[in-house]
Amino acid sequence: MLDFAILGLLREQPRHGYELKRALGDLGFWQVSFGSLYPALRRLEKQGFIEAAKGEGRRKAYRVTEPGRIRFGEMLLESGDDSDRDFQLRLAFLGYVAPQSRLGVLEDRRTALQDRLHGARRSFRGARSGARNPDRYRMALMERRVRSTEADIAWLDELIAGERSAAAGA
Amino acid sequence: MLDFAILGLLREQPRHGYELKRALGDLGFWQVSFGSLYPALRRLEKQGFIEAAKGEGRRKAYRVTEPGRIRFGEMLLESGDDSDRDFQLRLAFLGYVAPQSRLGVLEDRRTALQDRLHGARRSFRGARSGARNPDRYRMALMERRVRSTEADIAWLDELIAGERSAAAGA
DNA sequence: CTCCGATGTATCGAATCGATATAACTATAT
DNA sequence: ATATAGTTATATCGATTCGATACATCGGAG
Repeated sequence: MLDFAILGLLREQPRHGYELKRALGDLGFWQVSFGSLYPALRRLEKQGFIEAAKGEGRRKAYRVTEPGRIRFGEMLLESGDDSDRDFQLRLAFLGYVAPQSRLGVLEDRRTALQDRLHGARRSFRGARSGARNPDRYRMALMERRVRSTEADIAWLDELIAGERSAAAGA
Repeated sequence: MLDFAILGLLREQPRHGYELKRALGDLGFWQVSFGSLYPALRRLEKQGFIEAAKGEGRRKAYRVTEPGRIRFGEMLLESGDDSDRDFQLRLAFLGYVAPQSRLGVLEDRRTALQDRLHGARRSFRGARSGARNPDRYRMALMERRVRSTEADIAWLDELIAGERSAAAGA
């Protein structure tokens, strides 16, 4: 997934390593480490998906190659798992997905969140009434999970609504 | 942190590997893999913090040793970073923290979340009005971050209020 | 009776993390 | 002028964690 993120960010503009780390961190949900980033850059370079040109000073400016662009396009369409980070990353690059496919991505995510919500509610209720008596803090964790999933679905529904009206308006 | 989680769960009752994975997953925020769990068990056993007794069938029932209990107590007090997962894990075992120290843990977390909220709001507003024009999806991600942090603080505040009244009532 | 999913332990390679090293540049304070 | 400290920048190391996979047993459904 880091490879995907790097290709996506470099697609927008050439960047050097340090700048990539900042850009990725600025997305808000992944503080990637240098120990991941630099090996990933070398990996991608060896595969021919990116290439380095020396920038000013010590900087190494990387840019995507044509095979890299193609690879990015493929990864964009691969069925995503339901990891939060993966979805957010995919969303960050949803602008590169064909407009008619975007709604599907969002709706798949909604289904996954709905499932999660059911599971969270079930364990919350089960803990409340069951034979086991979890302490206050475990209960709070379960409640947090229910609430944050609900909030996430609400946020996603707004995004879906916006997507629908964008599709209708276009 | 996995070591901490294992010691905490084994403190409650002896469990075998598969059961530990389930119990950890049931906490709701960490689906640990066997590739992490079994090496961790061997690590802890070698350090003398846990010991295995053969349970029924193939099962290996692990239980905490006295050094393990002490180690767990130490880890409980170590200053936590601001990782979400670390906090939730700490919260799951907050019942083992001395009652007069619990409020401090929660308030430290609140400070960290408040900082995060400021950062999230700053980048949200900056992106809205700045020279850069991020696409709809990036904006949505930033808004999500703001909202979920707000919701998390609200949830935490309820927990803190409950903690205060518990302290007063006792 | 057989197939299938859950239980259970285990390992492998790869990805990622967190800490650290190094060094130059920049601003601030003394 | 010159320490001091923080940011920029690339890089590597060991340890942790992940995801996939292997293998075997057990219980229930068809």
